[in-house]
Amino acid sequence: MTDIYLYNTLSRQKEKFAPVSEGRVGIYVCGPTVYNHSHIGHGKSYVSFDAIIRFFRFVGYKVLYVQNITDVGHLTDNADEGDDKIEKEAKRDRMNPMEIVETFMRSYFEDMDRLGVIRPDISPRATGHIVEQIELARKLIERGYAYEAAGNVYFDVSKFPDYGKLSGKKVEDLVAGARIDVRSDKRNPADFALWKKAEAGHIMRWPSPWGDGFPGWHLECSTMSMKYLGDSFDIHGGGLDNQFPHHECEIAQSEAATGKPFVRYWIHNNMVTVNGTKMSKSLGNFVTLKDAFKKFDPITVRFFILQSHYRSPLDYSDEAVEGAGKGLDRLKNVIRELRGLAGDKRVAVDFAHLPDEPINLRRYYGDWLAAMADDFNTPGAIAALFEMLKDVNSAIGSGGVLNADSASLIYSFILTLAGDVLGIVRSDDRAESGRNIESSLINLLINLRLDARKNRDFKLADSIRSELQNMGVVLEDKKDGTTTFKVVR
RNA sequence: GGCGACGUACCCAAGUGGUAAGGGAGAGGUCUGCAAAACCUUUAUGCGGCGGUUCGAAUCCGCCCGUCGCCUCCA
Repeated sequence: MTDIYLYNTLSRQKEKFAPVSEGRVGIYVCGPTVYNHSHIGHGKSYVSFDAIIRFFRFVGYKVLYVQNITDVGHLTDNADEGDDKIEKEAKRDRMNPMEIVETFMRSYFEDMDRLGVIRPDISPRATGHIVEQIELARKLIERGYAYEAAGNVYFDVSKFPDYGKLSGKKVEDLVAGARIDVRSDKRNPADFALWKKAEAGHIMRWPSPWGDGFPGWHLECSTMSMKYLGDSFDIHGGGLDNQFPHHECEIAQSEAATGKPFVRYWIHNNMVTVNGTKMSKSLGNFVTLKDAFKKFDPITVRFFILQSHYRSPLDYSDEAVEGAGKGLDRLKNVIRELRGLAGDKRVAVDFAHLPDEPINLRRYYGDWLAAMADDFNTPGAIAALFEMLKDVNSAIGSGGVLNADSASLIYSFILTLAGDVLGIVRSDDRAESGRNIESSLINLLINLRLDARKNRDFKLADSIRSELQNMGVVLEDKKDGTTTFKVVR
């Protein structure tokens, strides 16, 4: 199997991937808190992990992908005070918190589907795992890592010397910071909540050994990841902003409870800025995916995201996405040409035995694979595909070099690497070549225009062309005298 | 204040010691009735600045400048 190297936040260097269990990958990625529509930052995160997971599957791993839905327990201000975000929305809209959760969870999946993100194998919800979370908190108290105080349960950071190993932070530095709640019933200011007592009026609450309450902010991910992937698993991913405190706390809770290493590889994707500044509601530059989809094809947004590396920050701007879209059009054009030459026939591609004639697929695949296997370098992989496009276009342009079999192989090659793995083209897109009535009508107009051109009635011919263009149908006259069309947005 | 990341052409963006991928935009050309698409040529002696290590640095080290993130929920 291809060796994969990935950057492990824990060691701050690239490491060769070695799974816990031969041939299998267990991966957990922190999912969204569903109290609002997803934004472009969620898009980057989940598209990046989607490409990573598709690549693992492509090289032959059996992947189990778990991504939670946080539907409880986030507070607006800090660890111990403030409102639950979901409840805040619910109160404002006079809805049950679960209605808010349901609404935005559906919205999230809808956006992800449009981005071509393959759904996780398991999407566990925090509210569905309250019993397990209470159990984990209880176990931590038993083992001396946590304590109860007035209906709250806190993790005692001083009992876990490794606290800080992921983020590089020292407890002393944290304590030295100004933002500590002196009146708290914590033993140490750096301790974090495993379970919070529900005050009167708090809607989302569950009975526990410590009275009515709700789970702390980090507990769900430890609980659910270990439940479905085991006490020690391969990869845990998430946004860079979650590195501290969230992931740090997960490690502490999990390793204290089991006595085993929690996660082998931590992967963190970088953040999105908009026109150079951080997205925030107060700045008014918050771009939701639904906003972006009004301007751009979702797959173009996906392509834009994958054109930069997951560990690089991504600056979102209309200009940049437009530029990406034009590049993507080139790829789509080639696929359309090949589909025609191949008679729409997709064949199985043997990546171990690729030809170097008439197109050097072996070389381009080598470049593509090397890029992807080197910490999932999607920009490099895309560059390899674009270098190939030049070759393919030259071959098509020179006429007759590509026979149907070659075209079919190249067509299938591109659909696999660009479609199945990167997801930047739709592998099953038949919209333009179908036998539907629109196609028939367009072909009728094309024939009328060909007649007009034969009669040198260019005024009529150009009129047909421009009218069709206004409807989003672009005509292309071929050297052999035929005319093809493509549908653009 | 503490911790960390980044700064590559007009824009986006790969590249972690061997002499600057790829995409967009621009310029010239081929093809075309004209377009569109495509192809060819072209656009960074230089990778924020200044030093240093080295035969050799965008790549390593130091300092400075700038941007961003985390240290409070956040992908």
